[in-house]
Amino acid sequence: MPEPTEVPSAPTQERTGQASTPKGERRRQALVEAASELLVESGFAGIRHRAVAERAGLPLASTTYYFSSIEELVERAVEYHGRTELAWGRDRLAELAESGDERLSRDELCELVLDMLLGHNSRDGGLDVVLLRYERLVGSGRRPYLAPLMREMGDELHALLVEILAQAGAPMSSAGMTRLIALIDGTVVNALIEADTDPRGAARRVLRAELP
Amino acid sequence: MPEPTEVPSAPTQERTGQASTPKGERRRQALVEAASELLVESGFAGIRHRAVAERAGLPLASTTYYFSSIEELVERAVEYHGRTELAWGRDRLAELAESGDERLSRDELCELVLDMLLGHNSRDGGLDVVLLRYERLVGSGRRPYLAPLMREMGDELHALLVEILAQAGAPMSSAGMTRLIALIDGTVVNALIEADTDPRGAARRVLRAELP
DNA sequence: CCAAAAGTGGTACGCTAGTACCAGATTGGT
DNA sequence: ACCAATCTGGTACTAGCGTACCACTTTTGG
Repeated sequence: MPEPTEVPSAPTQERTGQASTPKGERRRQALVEAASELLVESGFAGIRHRAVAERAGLPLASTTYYFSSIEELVERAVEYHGRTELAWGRDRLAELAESGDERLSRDELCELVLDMLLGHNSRDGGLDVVLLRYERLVGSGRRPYLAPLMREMGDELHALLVEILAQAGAPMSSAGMTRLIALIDGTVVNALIEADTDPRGAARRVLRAELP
Repeated sequence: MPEPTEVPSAPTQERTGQASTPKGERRRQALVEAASELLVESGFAGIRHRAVAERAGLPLASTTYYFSSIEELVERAVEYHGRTELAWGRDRLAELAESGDERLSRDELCELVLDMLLGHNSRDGGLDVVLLRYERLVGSGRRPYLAPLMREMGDELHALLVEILAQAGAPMSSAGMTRLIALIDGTVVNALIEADTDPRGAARRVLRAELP
């Protein structure tokens, strides 16, 4: 504790909730997006003050100005990325509902489910994308402050998948979905451990055997 | 490259394979065991030169003397820990075979399988032990040099589980075991993400539903 | 219009990491 | 017994981290 009395006007402590100025808000958002990119590219370890600031084209101090700690920045990045992915999934569902009678083929449905669980950029991105995704999942266990967020987004993903399967004419119970998600996740984790170069392929085989 | 010519007698480069003296070998082993403990307690991040040296009661420089890099130390620690666990599992199998006719109850069998997959210190240790175990699994994906080792030990674990189930009178095919392992792993990972306080309990429910 | 609040950015501090260095002690083969 | 190989351990170097500091400029509300 340096000087417990001072702190004249510095908002460094509590009030880092949000910015108060349009430009400030834009900067704050730029930092969140930069952090989110780094999260996808290099995992939690990639979110560092200097890296985020550089990526956003802002000075180092802006990161401590808008976020009281690195944890807060991480949390915002995870939330931003998760909600972006969920929005992508909802778009796919909407497309599905819109196109009406023409059903998805079984293969197309499989790929869609894999997109939702492994990340839709895993179609060509290959290993790294999936690895980082699961690092992120397990890493959340070390960051209890992320738990409510992860739970909420996990539930949304679950519900979205149930809806998609129903829409595609292959309905599945909630319990069945929990089980399917666990099976796919476990398959991917085991593929990653063994340095399998195609975890999505492994997941695909399991998924195909599981869908009716 | 500092001085490409010198290096009079320093074995710092290649020859860190093993020590040549009994005392040296003992020290080297002490370092591996210390690193292994740290791995279990704090994950890969816990294996650091200073921490390992302190745990082993040896000077800092001993870690760089016996291991050419931190990676080599990590690899030895993972191997030591993995083989210790496999040995524990084989002991259980031997006990099972020895006790002959008196079969394991279904519940006992379940717990044994959970011991093998989540670590037998997860019976009471609770969250951390399991979390660290799965951090370690996913973390191996980032360390390609561990891949052969992880694959080998994974295969041994797989085979051991098949043997145990056969011995316990609930035989399972190899493919079935692959699937069961994935299912349990996925269940645990999802429990960890949601900050479930009892991942072993979640795994137990799934396992019970899966065993005949 | 003008104080006060908000935002800006260059810089520095304290810490910990991996690793290098090297003079001295110990040890093993001949 | 001796000399070279091996081992020992204190110390120091560089790099990167999170964070603090503070003079300055811009924006905002009354």
